[in-house]
Amino acid sequence: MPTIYEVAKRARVSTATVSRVLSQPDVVSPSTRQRVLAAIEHLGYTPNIAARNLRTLRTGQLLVTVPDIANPFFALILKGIEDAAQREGYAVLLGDTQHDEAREDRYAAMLQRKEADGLIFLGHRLSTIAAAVIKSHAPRLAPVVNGCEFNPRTGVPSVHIDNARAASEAMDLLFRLGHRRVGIITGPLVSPLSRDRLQGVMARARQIKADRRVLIVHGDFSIESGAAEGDRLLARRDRPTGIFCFNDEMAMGVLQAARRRGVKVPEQLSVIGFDDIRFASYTDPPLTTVSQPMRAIGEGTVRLLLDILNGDVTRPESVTLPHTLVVRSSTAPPAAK
Amino acid sequence: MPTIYEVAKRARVSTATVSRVLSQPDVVSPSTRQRVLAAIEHLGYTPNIAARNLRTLRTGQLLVTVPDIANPFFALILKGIEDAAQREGYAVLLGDTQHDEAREDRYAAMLQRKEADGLIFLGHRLSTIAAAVIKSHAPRLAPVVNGCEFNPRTGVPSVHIDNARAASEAMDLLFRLGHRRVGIITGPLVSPLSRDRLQGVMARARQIKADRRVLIVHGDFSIESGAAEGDRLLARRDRPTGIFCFNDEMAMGVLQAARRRGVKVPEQLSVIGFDDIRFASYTDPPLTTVSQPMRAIGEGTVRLLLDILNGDVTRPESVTLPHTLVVRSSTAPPAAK
DNA sequence: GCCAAAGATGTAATCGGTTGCAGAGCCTAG
DNA sequence: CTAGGCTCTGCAACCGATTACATCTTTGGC
Repeated sequence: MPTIYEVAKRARVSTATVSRVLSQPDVVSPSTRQRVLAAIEHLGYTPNIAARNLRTLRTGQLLVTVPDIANPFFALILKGIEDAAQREGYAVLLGDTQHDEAREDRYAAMLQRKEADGLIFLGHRLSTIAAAVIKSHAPRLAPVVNGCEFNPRTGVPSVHIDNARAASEAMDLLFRLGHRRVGIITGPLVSPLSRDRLQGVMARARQIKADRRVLIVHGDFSIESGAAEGDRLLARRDRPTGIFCFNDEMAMGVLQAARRRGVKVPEQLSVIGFDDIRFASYTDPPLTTVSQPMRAIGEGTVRLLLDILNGDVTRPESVTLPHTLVVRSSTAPPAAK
Repeated sequence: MPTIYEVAKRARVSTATVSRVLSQPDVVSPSTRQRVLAAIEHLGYTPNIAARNLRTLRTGQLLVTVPDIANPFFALILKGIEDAAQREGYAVLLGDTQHDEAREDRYAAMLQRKEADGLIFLGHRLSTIAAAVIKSHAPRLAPVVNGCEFNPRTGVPSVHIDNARAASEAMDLLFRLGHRRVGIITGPLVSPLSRDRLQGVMARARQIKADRRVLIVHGDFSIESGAAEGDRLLARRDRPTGIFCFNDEMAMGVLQAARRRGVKVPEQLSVIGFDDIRFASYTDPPLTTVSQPMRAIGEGTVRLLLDILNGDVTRPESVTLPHTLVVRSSTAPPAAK
């Protein structure tokens, strides 16, 4: 592969000039610039990234850690991230943390070692090492942003929706349809996202003094946990007439549990999910759910991160994107008594 | 961040020795080694990757391009890749090509520029630039491997299942159940994978002289195309009693089409998918499908790639992994006439 | 016509490792 | 006692860019 020296030689200039043609073309006279460009073209020269990285302390890479790529929700956010990053000239280093703290740390250490220019982490946990990186940057803002889970305490910039409001809108739909006994299947409460949603749920329930009739159980966002918790809710004597799940996969589990028990959806049971993953519109019946702008969230995290890298943002900033309640066929008024 | 010079100074040795302690500890005497390690420990030294890359021409990164990360099938393979890569000390550079040739090329160019040590590409298309890289390595083997799509013509090492046999087993199930009018929804025939499966289908059909009764239509692996093509098949006078789709998502589309037409699955229509994505067991009814070892395919591509990088493999090698036909509830004997 | 400022280019240090080669010290065999 | 070989370590070149600073050339104002 040709180096900058060969280009310089061929264009009869110094390497400095070649470098400038590439990074700040306007300071080089048009005629020299032409000569250099011709040489570059002729030799098929492309700068050696490792050399540039060494010198500039930049890598052109963004590190993205995801709890589980196989989760369609994260996959779509990741897609948004990849798309935006590539558009901005950055490459994406992917880390699937498998919800494992050691892995989160291992990846965060890459940021620490400057193997990437910034870190986008999805999921609620800020790894120890990432926290250390942030601390070491203080009072300047570290190039670390979060997707989906806004946690004011950590002071990490984040892109997300208004989870409390979205959840309260979902409850609103159930209440308006006439449901009073409503089951909630949350995610793990360690995540601020679940807590926000739960808070939205309870706030709305209190408004109509139905908060005592809300049955709360906890899942882990998996189809299986949705099926298990759904089944337990349906086994109760005071079986709820509506169940709101904090993600679509658990809602799919509930649909399965209902099917097994012969409970008809939506006639005997309304089900609402969250996220609006692609499969949500292909369940039987198609799922009513809160639609999150996954791609936009991904793109937003990239933009936010780049703004931080450029010094355009200096205080932890939190971006809230709009959600929508998508009403399909898994919700209906409760059966008459 | 401490450099190797500071470590050397503190341990009172040269940088060469420090470097050796890290890369070939056994050539350094135990006492010096101890001193150096202590210094490293004390300073919290970690080698600067960019500097190492520049000198060694290695990056410790594997480039992985995927047609669409949001596709659960690819997501799982990617997960296997990420897992294996991380275990072997490599980082994963992710490229979502969105089925777009320009993007495939853009990523392959990163390999060309040595920004990654190797390329794993999923999907059937070998980008122009990747082909150029392979050519430039000839007669030595280029560090490029494919997942899923084996194409003997390109001479690219690959990890995949026996698609023809898997498809013929799916057909076998339908035939044994008594189906004779069978619909096939293939993927795009540009992909060897689809062609192999189709060949397996036809081979098995010919065995019982039913090949004239096999209805072949072409989808694009999306749920929507499955729904559309499924609907067209179901609209025929000689409606098939079984439909075999070349992936699970199209099968989900067929299930939806059947539901809309009031065709009961499996009583009036048997449906078989392919891949066994996680959602396949949560459809209504749960889908009979060909299970591919996605994670193992991902891990296999990494192992194969690393073997090539280590020079352990010198000829294009193709690894075939085992599949299984998973029989769930979407298949049954055809209704009596 | 002269001088200062602006513009264009070159020089060379630098980023932080890796590694071929050579030298020093010690052991062993003849 | 010495030569040859082995083990351990250091020297210094090198990977390929970027960039502060110096130098040289124009340009323009008066």
